[in-house]
Amino acid sequence: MDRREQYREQTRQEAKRIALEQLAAHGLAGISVNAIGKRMGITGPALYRYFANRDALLTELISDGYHDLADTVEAALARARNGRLRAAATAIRDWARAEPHRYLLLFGTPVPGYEAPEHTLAAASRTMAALLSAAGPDTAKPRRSALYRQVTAWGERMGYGELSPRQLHWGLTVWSRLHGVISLEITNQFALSGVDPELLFKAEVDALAGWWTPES
Amino acid sequence: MDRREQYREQTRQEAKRIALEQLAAHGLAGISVNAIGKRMGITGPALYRYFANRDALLTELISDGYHDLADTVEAALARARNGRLRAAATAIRDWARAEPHRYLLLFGTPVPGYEAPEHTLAAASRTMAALLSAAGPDTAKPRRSALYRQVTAWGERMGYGELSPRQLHWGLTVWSRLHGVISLEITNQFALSGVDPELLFKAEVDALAGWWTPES
DNA sequence: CACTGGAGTTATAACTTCTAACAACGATTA
DNA sequence: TAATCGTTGTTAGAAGTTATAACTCCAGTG
Repeated sequence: MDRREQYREQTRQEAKRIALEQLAAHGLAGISVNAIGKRMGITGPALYRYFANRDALLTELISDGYHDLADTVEAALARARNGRLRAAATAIRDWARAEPHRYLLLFGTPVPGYEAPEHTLAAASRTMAALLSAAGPDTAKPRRSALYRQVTAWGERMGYGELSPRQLHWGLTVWSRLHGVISLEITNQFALSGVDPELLFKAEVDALAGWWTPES
Repeated sequence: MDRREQYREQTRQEAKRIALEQLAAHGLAGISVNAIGKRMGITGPALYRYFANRDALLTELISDGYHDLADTVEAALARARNGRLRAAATAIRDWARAEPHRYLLLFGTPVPGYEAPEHTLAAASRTMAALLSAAGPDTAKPRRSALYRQVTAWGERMGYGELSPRQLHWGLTVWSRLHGVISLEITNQFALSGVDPELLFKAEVDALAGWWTPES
């Protein structure tokens, strides 16, 4: 990489870093081109040399977030020997708790202009693939249902190996339930109940882990 | 109510109605005082006779949303004879699908300045109480755990009748899982899988209904 | 009829994003 | 070495935002 390109990349990263700080401190509206520039020691319009516009900057923050989350989950799974679901789930929750504004940037209210680019969808799929790798063995014979037909098509399209429909459905359910309990926790919606969100989270993870045993 | 107060209230309602339209069309940033005023045939600053500031208007939209949702769920439960959980859950989902921007205003990324006023918390509790009224009978003898201690304290504080810890935990779980699957649906995050969100939703409701039977 | 208070107006300040025109500086090339 | 060119920064300005202040106007009341 060219020397100038290095400086350029460095400047871009600094802008994004400061943007995330502003996001954490003052919300999405706090990401102001002028404010970021000021904190970098340059004027606002100078930033337009690095980003086409404010939306482009936001879009990069979102893409970075997806990749960061996928990396985190994959790393946690690489470390885990058993209890793979718990490891992945805890990694997601910890990531969300450490930077709730970032989690909400990805999964909260959508940013109006944003359309996910290709490689971002790939990162999202990596996270899902990681979750699916924690699925238990499916011994039951497959039933026929609209849901199972659809998840089968999805699994084939994404190339999710030899997973059964039940395992694929489990993957979507894992994601849905984790998102439910995590997003309510970081938006403080459990505060009204006074219940420790961690206990609710663990109960959900246990329920998901028990998906494979209560073959009754 | 005074005649002038009636007009005043009418104007306030019109402003909020238009604000919701702007929210649906252009997101939170689309709620502009000037834009609302223009659509009402008055200038922007005139609206400050009716709302202290833009945040106050947003706050009212949120409060109205909580009450509207609670009303909807209670009405659905009043109609339902059996399948009370399904009735309540479907009511929430339908409400969210009909006005996703409103659902996200309540449960998506929090609006920076907003702190829920007292009567809003009451409306949130009404929704939870409605859900809890759909709990099945709990015949098992109560175990001891940190979670059960905490939900018991919550139930006593809120006056949720004679519900067991298991039923209270179920209520929080219902809310968490429904929020998970509904919020992912309306933010289109299931689109990548191509799976019909309704099937995932129904599967979650079935699982929650089955909470009381798999006493194995 | 006079008066008072609410509801609207315009003007203005201080922000915002973003474009255009211009200056300066570093690296490459003749 | 000297000229040129591209990149990065600047300031100025347009068009938008929230919000306040000052002013007008009109309806209802005593």
